Amino acid sequence: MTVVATWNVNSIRARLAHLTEWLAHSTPDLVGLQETKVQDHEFPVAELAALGYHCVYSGQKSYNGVAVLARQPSTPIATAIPGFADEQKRVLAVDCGELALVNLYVPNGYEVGSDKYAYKLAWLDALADWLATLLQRHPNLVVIGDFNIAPDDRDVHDPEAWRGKILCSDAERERLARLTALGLADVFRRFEQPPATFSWWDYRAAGFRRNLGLRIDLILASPGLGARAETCTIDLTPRRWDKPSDHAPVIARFGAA
DNA sequence: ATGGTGGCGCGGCCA
Repeated sequence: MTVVATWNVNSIRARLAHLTEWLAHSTPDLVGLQETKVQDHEFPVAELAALGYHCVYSGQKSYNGVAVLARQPSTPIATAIPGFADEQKRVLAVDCGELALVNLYVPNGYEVGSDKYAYKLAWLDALADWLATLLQRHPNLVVIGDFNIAPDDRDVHDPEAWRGKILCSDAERERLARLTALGLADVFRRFEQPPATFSWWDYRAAGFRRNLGLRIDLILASPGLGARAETCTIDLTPRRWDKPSDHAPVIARFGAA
């Protein structure tokens, strides 16, 4: 059995105590982190090694930054989308032997029609092309991370208020559907789920207390791997802790091959 | 309420 998790920690420095507490209780085998916000020489390797995790990381100062924690050593495959020039550290792919994992921090996009939105769509276009080729080499592929896209209205606390807005626009959802068309299915939706289950809540306006959330953190799996999925849940526990990340971790459990 | 909060790093950007 393999437990895979994704968590946007919104600064690994600010959240290290939350992360170590959560790892100790959840004991996932593979974890993709986003928004680590540290340069590689500052990554807390020793603290995570003490919990039994090998770290692969690709970070920068202040913004973005991704990492993969694994109980077994893994081999880096990519730290960027091949052929897509990008200063921002948003991609980390590793080969774990039994599966390959792509950890993503998809651009937020700011506002529909903005320059950042155009960058997000171009980034997603390049991502789809890359994942199509990667799937040929790695049939057991899991693509996880902060997608900054709510797949459909069930993933939005107020679908009418959010319709056409950033994180919910048709063009963003269409880009996500391209990944689904490659065979990369949203593992969360393989299972019956409680309504109004979200993974991100704005810090402002008491969003979490009122459950004004979106489900934008996803675990996508290739067909062979998806068929082995046993559960997929969102762990609200660390979002309730003092000074939390604005995102909750998503966890998928895969049975033996 | 066109705001609100939080991280980084020390003014303003990003989410």
